[in-house]
Amino acid sequence: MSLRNLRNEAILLIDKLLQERKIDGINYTLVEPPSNAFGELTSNIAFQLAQRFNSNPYLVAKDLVDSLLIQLSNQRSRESLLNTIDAHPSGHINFRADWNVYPKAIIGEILDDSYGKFDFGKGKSVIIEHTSVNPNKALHVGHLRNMIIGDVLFRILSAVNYDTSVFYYVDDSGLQVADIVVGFMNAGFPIDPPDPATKFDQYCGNEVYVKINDLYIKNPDLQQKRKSVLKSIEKGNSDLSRFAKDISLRVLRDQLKTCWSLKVRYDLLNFESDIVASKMWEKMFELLKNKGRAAYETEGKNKGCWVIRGSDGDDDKVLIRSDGTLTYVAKDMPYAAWKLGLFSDPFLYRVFSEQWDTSILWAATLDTTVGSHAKRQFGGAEIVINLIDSRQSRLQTIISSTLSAVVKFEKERYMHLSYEPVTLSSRTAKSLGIDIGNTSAHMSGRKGIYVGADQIMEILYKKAKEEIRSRHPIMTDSELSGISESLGRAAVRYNMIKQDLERPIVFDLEESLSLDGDSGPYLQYAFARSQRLLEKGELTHRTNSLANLLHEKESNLIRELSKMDLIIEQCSSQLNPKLMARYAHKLAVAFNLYYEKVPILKETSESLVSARLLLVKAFNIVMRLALNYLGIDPLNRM
RNA sequence: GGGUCCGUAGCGUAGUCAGGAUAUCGCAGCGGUCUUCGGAACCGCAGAUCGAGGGAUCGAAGCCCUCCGGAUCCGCCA
Repeated sequence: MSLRNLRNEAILLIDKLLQERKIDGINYTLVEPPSNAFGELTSNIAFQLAQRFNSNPYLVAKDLVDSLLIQLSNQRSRESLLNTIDAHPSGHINFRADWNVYPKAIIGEILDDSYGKFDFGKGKSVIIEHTSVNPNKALHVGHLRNMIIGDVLFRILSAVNYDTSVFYYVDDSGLQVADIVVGFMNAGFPIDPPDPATKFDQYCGNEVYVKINDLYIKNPDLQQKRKSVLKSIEKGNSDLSRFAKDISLRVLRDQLKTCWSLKVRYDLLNFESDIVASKMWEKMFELLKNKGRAAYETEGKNKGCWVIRGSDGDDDKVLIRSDGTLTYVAKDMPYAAWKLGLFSDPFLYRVFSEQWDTSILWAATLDTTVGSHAKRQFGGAEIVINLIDSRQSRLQTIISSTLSAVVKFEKERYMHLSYEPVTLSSRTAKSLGIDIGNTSAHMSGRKGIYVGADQIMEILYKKAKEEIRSRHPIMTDSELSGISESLGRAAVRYNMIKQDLERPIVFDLEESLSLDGDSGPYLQYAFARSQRLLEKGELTHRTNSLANLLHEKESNLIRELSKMDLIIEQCSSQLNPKLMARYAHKLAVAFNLYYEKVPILKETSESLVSARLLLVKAFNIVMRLALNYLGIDPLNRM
């Protein structure tokens, strides 16, 4: 808050001055300067004015600063954090805090019990749908990116007081599931994995799914089976459809184990079969027909299908196939309408499972005979965020624009949060026995080109374990494995979140093993250091010595600490989880520099020791928050 | 062909929306800190015509235009 307060103070002065001079329409910035030597905040307002009045930026800046300083001295209150304002020869106007009171203001508010409660979301409801892996295979590293972005977003939006629900969409009625069913029913795969230690999701994905796709090529009869299986799955209410549902659920349970092991959680599972059976599509279909959006083709390549007409040059999009089954688009539109609360809720909710954080994972169902239904309603959120990779952008646009053409809602409420997918580096692909030359390869479950999420986590845990053992020869096994899992999780989570969503991640096994540098464990290390200091030192709450924190490394750390509330506001309003990762890293760097250069417990002056410990405590509090938002465990030792 | 996105040191990456002060951080490389609160750290060196060209501007990595290179989508798969 303190940086925000300082900023507001400056804005107040500037706006008042502009008002007095009857200048409007100036869109100035007031931001962190490139170097601390320029103070806490800097503004480009002199450039803007110089442009408008065709004069020299520096002269404008000097003139402005003179007036601002007079105002400041007239208005300075006891709470005032602003010390001085100066005009830099370059034309920038720099604002400096009063460092007699600034450290105490910042650290004091962090140490206060009310710190860390943000309200930018103001109870607005938001649905985040992520992961949603087809229930016929285990998760691979590509899915990790989706899941972790989604989870960090959930943590941040919840922290700023959005009313969040996390959805996992289970496509249990698609072709992929039919493939597995054909594998079991018609191609002779045993239902249980030959090796009982194999996870069922991995067995289905690595064995059955990959091999059945080969068999289709050799055996056209199987293709026919596949079609008829899909049809009866979609029709429902048969032994075959129940068998398919059982298989999906069994895979899903194993997928969830992977998600939970990374400390990702969900609120609700939605099954496509239930969405189809809910008759919401029939309602949507009527709307589409009434508004002239759906058309029946009597000739051409889509003969016998219902389609949406493509707009400006795009091809038509099939809604209902010639065999009467629904495509993804057709299934997704009524579902979207339900999420937005545009359709009444056809579902009941049953307890599916308890999760690692003791929260309940619910499942939507149409079955009225199952007990323990939820009182709460899902669906009908003010904002719906669908986390899907960028390759689906076009399709998502078709869905949302068609939907908005037939039912009325504000388009911004339904968004596709897009990110670039994860590919495999050629080196890693080669290590899997796939030669793709010097480029990177897209992962494909069907072709068997992927690195499994469970496998990569195992390798990381093992690597972390070795590291820890070399540092702490004496440690109990349970502590050792607990910490190594925390480290592995931190490494993966940080890696998946730290760069821009619009940049693809080329996954390389070797590189992902690094626990140094700009990494999750680096953040944990800084936190653990602060934790050790607080354990050894004696924390007093004598805040009056805080004004002595004038070492350069101290003021830098204090500056970083003051930014949290502006950062989390930006993260949540822009749906940009990367910013939190960047901030956490900057914070850790500032602390490590402080730790290296300034003696804390070794300091001889008692009042300085307590002031420095308070600063360490403040860092500890802010860093713990940041780590929690990122889903990284704050470790006491590592 | 059309749509979307990306080109920043050997590699990866921040900054681009809201133009302004020495272009961020990491990996790899070289050298150092090691009787010092935990070396998963810290310090130093070296490494970038910000894809190319043009334009508007006092000022461009950022804005506009053209081009080049790459990714991806344009299924009765989801």
